[in-house]
Amino acid sequence: MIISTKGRYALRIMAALAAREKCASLRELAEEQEIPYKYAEAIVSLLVKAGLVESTRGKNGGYALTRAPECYTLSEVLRQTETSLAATDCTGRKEQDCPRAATCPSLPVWRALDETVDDFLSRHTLADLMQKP
Amino acid sequence: MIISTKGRYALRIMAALAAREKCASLRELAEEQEIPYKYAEAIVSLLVKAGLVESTRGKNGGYALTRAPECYTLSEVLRQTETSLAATDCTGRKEQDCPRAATCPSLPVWRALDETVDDFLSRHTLADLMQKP
DNA sequence: TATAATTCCTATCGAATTGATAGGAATTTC
DNA sequence: GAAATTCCTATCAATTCGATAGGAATTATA
Repeated sequence: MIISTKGRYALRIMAALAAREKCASLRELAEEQEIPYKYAEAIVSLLVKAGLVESTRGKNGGYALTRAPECYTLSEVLRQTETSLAATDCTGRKEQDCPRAATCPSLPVWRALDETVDDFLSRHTLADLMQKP
Repeated sequence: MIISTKGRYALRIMAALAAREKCASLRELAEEQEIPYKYAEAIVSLLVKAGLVESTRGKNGGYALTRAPECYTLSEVLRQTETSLAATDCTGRKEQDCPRAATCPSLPVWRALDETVDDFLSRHTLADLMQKP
């Protein structure tokens, strides 16, 4: 599996944010999306650190998107939540580790697969995950 | 990660088989490919059960491919080793579990991603993973 | 017929990752 | 000052994955 529950939660939270006008508290969002509140906290914190979402602290605070939904690619959101989007360890976390890399005949194939996936995720945006009217 | 070490081992074993004329013992293959012998056993057993590889028991026994390398798609080999080739749980193991499925705006996107990946894996074969002369 | 080489079968293990939980500090509005 | 909220750190339980172990069944050959 490439895309974890965490990543899909992140996208759902962002899509829910997009559907609102003002900033929304995580309490509401988590409830609406049926995502465990404390888990949602951990996820949103990643998005804030990455600048994908902005936060307002204190009472009446909450979160809001910083751009229009169609300006977030799935790729850039998921890069924040997934340990690796690579299809194999060979092109992901353990990329450096493999002594075969220089001559491995499979490696170019896995790189091509990664590129195929990343193309897909770069061509789709948050807007594609929103409820159509 | 979509493709596990187990899957890549399977492909390497099959590619090594393809590079030989007669049937080869797993002892040799595992050593050549630097794959733990006992793990290789478990993997080859899956391939035999699926009819991708044929085995000869007893002394001088071993394994051999049943087709030419270009006639094995990566997709059909990996289906034997991977729990799921789906990019998300939503379209994989837990496909049945999600009560949102009927109206989920994300689901079609994940299905399209799965199709993109499967297209890729169906267009590439064992021959693409072999050392070019 | 004994032996060696091999495939086949079942069971288990340790490490890593993931999804989730808990408690409380810091901040802001009213 | 109270309430609502974001922020921070630590921990946990289940699952999966890569790997290991022991031995039974089968076959060629000396």
